[in-house]
Amino acid sequence: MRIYNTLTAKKEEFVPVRPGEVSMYSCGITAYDFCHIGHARSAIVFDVMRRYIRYKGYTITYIRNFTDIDDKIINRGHQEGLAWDAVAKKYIDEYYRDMDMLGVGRADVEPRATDYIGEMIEIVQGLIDKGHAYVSDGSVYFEVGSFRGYGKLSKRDLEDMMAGARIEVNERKKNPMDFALWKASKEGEPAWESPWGPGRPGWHIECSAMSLKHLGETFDIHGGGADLIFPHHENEIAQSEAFTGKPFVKYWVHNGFITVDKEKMSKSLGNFFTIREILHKFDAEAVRFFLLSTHYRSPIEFSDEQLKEAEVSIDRYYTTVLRARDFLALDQSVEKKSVDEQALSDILDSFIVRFREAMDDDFNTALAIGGIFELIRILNKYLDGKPLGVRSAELVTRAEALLREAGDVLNIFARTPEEWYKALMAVKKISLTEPDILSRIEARRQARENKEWAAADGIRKDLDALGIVLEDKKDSTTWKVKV
RNA sequence: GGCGACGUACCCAAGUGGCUAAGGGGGAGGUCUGCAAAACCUUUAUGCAGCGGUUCAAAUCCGCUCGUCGCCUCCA
Repeated sequence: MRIYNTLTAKKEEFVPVRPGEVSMYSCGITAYDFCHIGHARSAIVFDVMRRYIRYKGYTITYIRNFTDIDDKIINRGHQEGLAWDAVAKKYIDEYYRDMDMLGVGRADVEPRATDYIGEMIEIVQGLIDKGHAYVSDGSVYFEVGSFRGYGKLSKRDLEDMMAGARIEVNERKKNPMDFALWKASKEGEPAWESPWGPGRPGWHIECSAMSLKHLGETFDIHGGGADLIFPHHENEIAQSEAFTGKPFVKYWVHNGFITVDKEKMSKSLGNFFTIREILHKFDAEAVRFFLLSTHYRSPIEFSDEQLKEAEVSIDRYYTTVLRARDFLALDQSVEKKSVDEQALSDILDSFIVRFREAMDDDFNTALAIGGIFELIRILNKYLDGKPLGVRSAELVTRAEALLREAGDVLNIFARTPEEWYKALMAVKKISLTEPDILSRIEARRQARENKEWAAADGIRKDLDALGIVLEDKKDSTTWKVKV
């Protein structure tokens, strides 16, 4: 397995610190608002990495934190008239609601910053003792110049950064690039006791403290959105390595941004869409599929058209599953070979190998999905040949199992076609109920029996206008939601 | 200003030295069907922003140009 490492700017062979065991940490959210689709991308990307690593046979410990104390949370509390901890609790609950919908699993440990104040104080004190941090006015700052590797992740050097004019002046700091490990609290702000007086932790220190506690001094994978590379992850490296004297992380992975009109989706630009509002228009599986249909490091342009295409793709998948299921329900006592048997048999033999090759190559989900649809096409072609018999049932069963295996890793395609259509009816707000549809199908059946084609076609047209398409089969008519 | 990424068909998107440049969507034509839908077939990039170079061989490596975007400030 090869992983692109931001630290070395190369794809590297993945070798965990401890053989067979993987430790992974990804930066979660600051709980002060509803999550947007960018948060979803990050969460889904790391969810898939975790699933695939597990699928490969490693045991994995996955940590994803919540930042539950921070300026933004405090401010939000003032706006909403809530205590800071009530704000954090509220948005953590909302986070879970969104992530559950998107099929993002819980991490093995989901630590909250405020549960680790003691550990953070210990590290901050250690950094002071080692001469990497200093106290100033009740706050503690990390002295960036004392850590020789500063800038190695984001590929910049201190000199250049200091030349930049966009750094705020703060008399408490020795150097404008120094960052807060511990912030003295102002009157009325949440505060914890510390050797330097009442205060609260800086943002970066929590990840160092929580990963150290749960994963040890050096662990395998640390990830987050690309916007965390600087300063957040750069600062984490400085703190952690200055404190332990050991390498902090082996592989740094960062997901790309979501763009809107080619511009990065961000809070400050206001061009973001919350997960919630998207799920109002599209099924969660379509959202997940959309986010996995592009490689995780590439930017991905968000639009309704893209989501719609994802929906169409998923529909194609479930339509094929339904077709395979209908086929397997047939009486297979007569043997009839499909002309395309060899093609199907061949792709079944190579499918999982190619799926794993794609995923092994820096989690190339886009390529993996391409392989899935290649199999879908060949399976459909095979079924077009109207085969019959034990041998063909075996092939189709195997195809289904392979598709399910790949889908499980990505956590897509896990539903039945019926569940999919039901979900589509809900999200497309189709006013008809299933009995309505079935009674119209029955009316049409009678019309067709009497060769009243105009009446029959009228019923089909009406249903189509309401978002339902009919499919006439040998001796029945089925319906599905139009995508 | 410093650092970096990207530019593949009508759209989305894999591919980073060597078989006919994956896959999806859309368009056109066809098979099937009472008509449809679905599915399948053919077709839609002798070419991968442009120009040079390296090589027996380049979308893939190097250089330049143009364009787009990101980080350098909270940000997934």
